[in-house]
Amino acid sequence: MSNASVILDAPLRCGDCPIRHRAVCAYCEAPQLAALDAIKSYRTFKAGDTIAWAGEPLVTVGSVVSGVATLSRTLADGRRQMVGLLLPSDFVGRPGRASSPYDVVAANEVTLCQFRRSAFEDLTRSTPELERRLLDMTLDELDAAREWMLLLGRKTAREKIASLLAIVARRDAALRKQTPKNGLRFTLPLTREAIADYLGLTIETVSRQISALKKDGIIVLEDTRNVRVPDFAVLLDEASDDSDGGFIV
Amino acid sequence: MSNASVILDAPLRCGDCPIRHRAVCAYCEAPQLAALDAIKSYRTFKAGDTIAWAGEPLVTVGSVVSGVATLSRTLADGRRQMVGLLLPSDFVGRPGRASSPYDVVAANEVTLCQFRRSAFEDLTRSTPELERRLLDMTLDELDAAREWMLLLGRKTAREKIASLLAIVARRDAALRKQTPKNGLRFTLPLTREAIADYLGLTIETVSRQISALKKDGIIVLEDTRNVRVPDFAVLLDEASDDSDGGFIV
DNA sequence: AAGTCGCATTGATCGAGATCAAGTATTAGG
DNA sequence: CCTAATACTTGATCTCGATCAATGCGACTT
Repeated sequence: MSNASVILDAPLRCGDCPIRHRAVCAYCEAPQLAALDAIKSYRTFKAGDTIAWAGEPLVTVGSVVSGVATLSRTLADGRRQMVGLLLPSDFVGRPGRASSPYDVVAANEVTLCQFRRSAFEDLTRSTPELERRLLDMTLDELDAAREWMLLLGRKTAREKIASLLAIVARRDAALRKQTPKNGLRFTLPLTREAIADYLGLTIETVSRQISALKKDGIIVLEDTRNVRVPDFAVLLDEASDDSDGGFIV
Repeated sequence: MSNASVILDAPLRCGDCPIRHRAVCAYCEAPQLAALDAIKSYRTFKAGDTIAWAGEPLVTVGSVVSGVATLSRTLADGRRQMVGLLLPSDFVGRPGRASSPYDVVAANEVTLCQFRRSAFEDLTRSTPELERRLLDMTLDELDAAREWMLLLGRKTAREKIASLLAIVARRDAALRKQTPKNGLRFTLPLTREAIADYLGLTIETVSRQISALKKDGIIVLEDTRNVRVPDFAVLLDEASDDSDGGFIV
């Protein structure tokens, strides 16, 4: 729970940045990149560090360069729900809002490309490319949040686990440009507790359902964090993911 | 399930529009309003009409002028989850996307102020006011969706019902500029089935929990759709809504 | 007035997932 | 190497909400 962080010794040039084409700066050209470059700084958080506390003032915004962070809300009695996963290129913080409504916690070691909020807001006002990219990213996040509402409201525990595994598998495959076909293998970036908080379950149920999927041969566990999926289509089937949004009457 | 609709006989001038200051056009001035005026048209849907089918091409976008519409997704076996409620001033359709991932259904009689999607997209590209407003509205929707994720994942049936009633009560009070204090009264714009789909419950559980809140004196039912809340603070308490996002360690 | 349709309530029972409670790795630290 | 801590798994039991099944009730139709 400590809040230690370090400033990177060797900051990246935007041109070399791994998230250059997917982050908030994706639509920017050289002149706008230079403006961003002038106000950016890098910061690294260790696994478990809190990047922002719900309700506390938020002076910086920025992009996740590497690592995974979680967004969550907690009720007064301690019940917790994760409401978002921040992956490389995702944006942290809301322009125009002084505080985060969520706890933002590093699940991994996380590196951010940060800006002072006020400076960033000034820049967006004169940079439509930033605003447009932010709009597109926010619309995508909204779709993801609504997809998750379907999962939370209507899916069974087994379907929830299968859905999460499918999402992580797909993203992982996309990162390394494999096709999500036979013999997929990936590492879960989340503890059982984080998975439970994401899926609206308890850790015991998470553990049991993972064991059940293993027993049924849908997944193979190399260890608790490393998963192999012999047949991705079978996993998708377990998730009841009709991602085409179709609906037969 | 019919898709009947009528074009309004007497279209509004934007200056007289009830949602002028909260809709996508809120940040526009006279010249941009004129441009919108040139491509807009009004259309009315009856209660139960489908405004857009999930997966089908979506040629128009627009604002809800009056009435209430629901956004929902359905799994292959019929399980349904509402993922959003569209109220007056809310925007229907996503610029830059050819089809809606959700079913959009009129809960009430709904009047839309519509634009052909292509014409609207052309206009946004030259009108930063539109884009900025759309971004702010989308960020608000994202916050609402995440609030709902907390409800779906972690709240009890009773808390879910109380939360919904509190939200509807608050919005209703805001519309008529009452303070949400003692003696609040409002009309539910949703059937029990729609409430169930919104909260991730069955209609029976919805009915039972509403009856329980009534028996406990938290609400008074004038009829199935009209609710009176003697003490709003008590209702909020039942909802476990610590809307300040605080969290005590 | 009787019948019917859609919507809502209420009761009885069941079951998925929560809760309570051990027990088992794996890793870190002395 | 032993101890402690953390993360995970597994088992027994309970409970909340789902499911199955009637019943109520107002609005239309005939």
